[in-house]
Amino acid sequence: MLAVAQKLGYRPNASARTLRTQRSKVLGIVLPTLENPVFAECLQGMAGATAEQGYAIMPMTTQYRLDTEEEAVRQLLSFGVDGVALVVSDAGSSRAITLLRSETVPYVLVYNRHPAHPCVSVAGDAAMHEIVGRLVDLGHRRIAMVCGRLTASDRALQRHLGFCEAMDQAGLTPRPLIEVPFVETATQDIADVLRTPQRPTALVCSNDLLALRTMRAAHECGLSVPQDISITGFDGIGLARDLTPRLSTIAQPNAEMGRAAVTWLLDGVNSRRHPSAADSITLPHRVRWAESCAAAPTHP
Amino acid sequence: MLAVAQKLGYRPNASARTLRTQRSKVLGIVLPTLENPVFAECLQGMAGATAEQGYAIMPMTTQYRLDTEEEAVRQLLSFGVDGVALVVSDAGSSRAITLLRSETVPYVLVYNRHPAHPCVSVAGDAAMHEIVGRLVDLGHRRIAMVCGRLTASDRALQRHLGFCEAMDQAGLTPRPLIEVPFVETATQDIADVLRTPQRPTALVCSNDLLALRTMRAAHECGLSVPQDISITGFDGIGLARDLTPRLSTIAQPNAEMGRAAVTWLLDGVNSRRHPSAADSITLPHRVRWAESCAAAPTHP
DNA sequence: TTGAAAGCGCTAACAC
DNA sequence: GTGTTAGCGCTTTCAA
Repeated sequence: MLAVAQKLGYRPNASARTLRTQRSKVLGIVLPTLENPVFAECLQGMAGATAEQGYAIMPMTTQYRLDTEEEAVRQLLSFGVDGVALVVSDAGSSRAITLLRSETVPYVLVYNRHPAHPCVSVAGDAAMHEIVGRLVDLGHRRIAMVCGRLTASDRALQRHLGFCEAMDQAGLTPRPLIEVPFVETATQDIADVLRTPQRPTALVCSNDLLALRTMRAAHECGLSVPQDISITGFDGIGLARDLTPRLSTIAQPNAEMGRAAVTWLLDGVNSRRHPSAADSITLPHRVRWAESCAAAPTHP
Repeated sequence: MLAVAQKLGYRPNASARTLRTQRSKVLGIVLPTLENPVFAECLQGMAGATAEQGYAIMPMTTQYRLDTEEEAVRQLLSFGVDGVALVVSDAGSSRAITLLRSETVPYVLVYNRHPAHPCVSVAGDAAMHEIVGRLVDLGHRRIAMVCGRLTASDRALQRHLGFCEAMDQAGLTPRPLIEVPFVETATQDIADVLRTPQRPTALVCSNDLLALRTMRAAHECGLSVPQDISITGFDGIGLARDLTPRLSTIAQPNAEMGRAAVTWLLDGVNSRRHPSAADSITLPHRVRWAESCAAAPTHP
């Protein structure tokens, strides 16, 4: 009989099953953008892990816009997803999360870190300490940080905080933050700083894409990386390894983070015990030290 | 009454509606991987276009594996998607497509080009002619192509064909193809060629990721780009613009291609007239000429 | 204009 | 075991 069904090409109807069981076997995913490989890699990990368990994913992108975050969650809810994994701009104030909680749909945050929510993340501040420490060991004293708009992301904020702490601990004064519009290709703001007489000898960037652009800016100012200036990134996107010079960065296990998030979520769905803040997961990061950093120039 | 429903937080149940209307408002997407930004950018375009129309997407990745392509389609079918946009390895022999046709689910291929299927793509062969032509104009004679495994993708094959034709037309003999394992970080095969006495003065790569790795290989051989060797890519991933040196490449409108594919698909779903091969769309590409290319060295 | 009823295809419960 | 049935929440049709 089973064989007959097979032969006739019978395929159970998912919506009927969903209607009956109240389980859609779909997870909603909310991400800022797929244009940053860090999120694409993460989504790839999620796709792999869910497929293994017969689940599908439904991704929505927000362009870092708060209203879009909420709208995305609303949409996912209306599609009846069994759970949601999200990367939000600011976990503390996210209306998207509020919505999720009010509907008692299980959710997990990824990359965000917040004591009140279940999160899968890395210790961004500790990572910053490590990378700044290395630069200091190499003789760098004038170190500045390059950031996207801080208000756009609690991750950037946390990384900046870690940077300031680390500088403080090393007895150094952090240079003024170089804030770059997130989406644009402009290198002007960075170049301006690099043309000052007491320019930094090292630039710590809040993500790899920004680091790439910073390397570009250095080049346009006639500076060589790493001879004249050291540059570091954050995220560990795959591409960074193939760059010339190879980018020093904090490598996060992006695909793993995605896997961990959906696995946790699925456990929650199956056991009917929603992921809780107390069980938040911190995955190990790795300082991937590479060619974009060297000892501070002796005659700056 | 509507207001009351609103106030009570009423949210129509998607699976009940789907069951009744036989319309899920979900499109399936099949992609090789999200690790290559070209597909991530495309998916981003798809996400945007579908969201605007109240549709959701369900992506599956195949890692370029044929059996996974078929399995992905099978899964999507069982989830009851209204249509499928796919990037397959080889449109001519894809069992995934056969499956789709047998179920009469509307589908559109993206990046693939094949006379028997509805496709959204760019003219890869013509693009190759243009880029080779430019190199020849700059005095390059010894030009070789770097490719992923040809068998893995009809796109690579087509690009290679275009390369050979263009070389032929210029009265030049194509150098032996440099075939690189697609996923690995190895630069050895490329470096080997670059260390031969009559090394190529230009390397044409079948995609941007490979071009990045090729730049790396050149660097490791002590060659400067573009002074000693010119390098071109294909795809136009966003990152290429921020590289140093900026990568010359064939820029495809990746997000646009995604948008066009799902828009076409949705038109098909709504009008009940499936996208047909005869209406295939060729989007314009652009040769993005940049710093990674220069005149052939006079004393090679 | 408003209301009632049938049925989409499945699963779970219960009867045989 | 094997068969029957109710009902998940919606849309559509037909009746009042």
